[in-house]
Amino acid sequence: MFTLTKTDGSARLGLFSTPHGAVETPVFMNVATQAAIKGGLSALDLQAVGCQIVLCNTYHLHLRPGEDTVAKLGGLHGFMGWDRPMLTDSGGFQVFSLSKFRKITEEGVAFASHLDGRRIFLTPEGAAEIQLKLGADIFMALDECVGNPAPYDYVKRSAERTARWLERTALYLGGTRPGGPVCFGINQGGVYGDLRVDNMKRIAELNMPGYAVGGLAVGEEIPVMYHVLDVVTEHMPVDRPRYLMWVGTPENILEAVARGIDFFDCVMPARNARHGHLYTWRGRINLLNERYKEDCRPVDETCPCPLCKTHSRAYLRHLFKAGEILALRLGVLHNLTFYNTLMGRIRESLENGTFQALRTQYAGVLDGRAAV
RNA sequence: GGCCCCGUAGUUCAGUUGGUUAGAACGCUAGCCUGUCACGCUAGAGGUCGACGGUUCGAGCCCGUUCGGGGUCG
Repeated sequence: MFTLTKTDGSARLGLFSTPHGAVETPVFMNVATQAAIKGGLSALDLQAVGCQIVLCNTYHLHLRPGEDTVAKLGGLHGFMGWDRPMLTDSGGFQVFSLSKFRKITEEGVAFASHLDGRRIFLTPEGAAEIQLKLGADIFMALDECVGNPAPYDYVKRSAERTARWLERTALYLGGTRPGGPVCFGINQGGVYGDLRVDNMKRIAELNMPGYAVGGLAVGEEIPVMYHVLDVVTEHMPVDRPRYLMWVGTPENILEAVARGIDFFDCVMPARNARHGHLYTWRGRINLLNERYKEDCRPVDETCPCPLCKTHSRAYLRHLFKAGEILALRLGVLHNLTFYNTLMGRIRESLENGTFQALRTQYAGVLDGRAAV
């Protein structure tokens, strides 16, 4: 299922097979929360931006249109017209971030829909069942994501409960069927190294097909996040893919790859694009800035996306200022192309043994502001 | 020509019985965004309140003159 083809220090080059084809890792999963890429991209556009795998959100799709409807319409693949790999997250985070009312018990979590207040009770078994109906290739176990900072005692109890939830999920699934969808477990433990390690050791025994590191990029300082990764990856099974949830910036990704992470997802490239921030190989630019008003250059000279091939910074800025929806679409096409290209360059460098050089070359560059 | 209304930030407007550094929205200029986001978040710049004169301790608010816009009656 997961084949490690090469390593460079802790960094890994691999191939992960799913029912809808293989994914070359390290990989960035393009986020389609409600079975659509925000900014006006359809599944047809995803191939153009170099997307290998799409991520959809269980919480949102459970509330609307509902997993039974999606299942009738061919699962998420048939529904949204995407025939390549697909991951769904369990929606645990949304339960905690979106719902006004929620109550966590050992059994599961009760919460009120942010759409209409409808009361819903989600259990680990139920979350798995919903995702199986949605038809994902990879789905995530229900977990509790605790924002940072959080007290040690609470994080400890929460992480232990999340581990018990994963044990129930594994029991419910009763083992993995060859060629079928797989479930990843999620490591929690906040910023506390000992909790992370205890939790990782415990869930590693469940022999899940993959493991995610959750509960990072939720308020802690970036060096703290890197430290947690250093500590926890030591105890992650070498032969299973590792997924760092919700991360991150281009430099976060380079640093996490260096620490042995294989899967990423983040709303940042699309959200930044919608807000006028575009990535270039020299750093970010804010197209809304007046300095770009008459800038006839492409956003990035080397970028193969439709925006850079055809239009100027000045034109895109105009589209943003004028409130044209095309601005969002072109911006998102660019930023996702940038992210997927970045992952391709990372894989290429791992293949060639030049990853550390790539990492050094872009340290302090990609997350910063471009000089022009 | 008589009478009436209006003239406050780039724009549309609010400014209570005249009382501390004249407000809002949008726009503008910047910053932010790590599974609630195009229709978000934060901050900033911007006004000699049409002009001149007067009353008053104090005027965007009251009075006079004047300029500009509009209405109405001759």
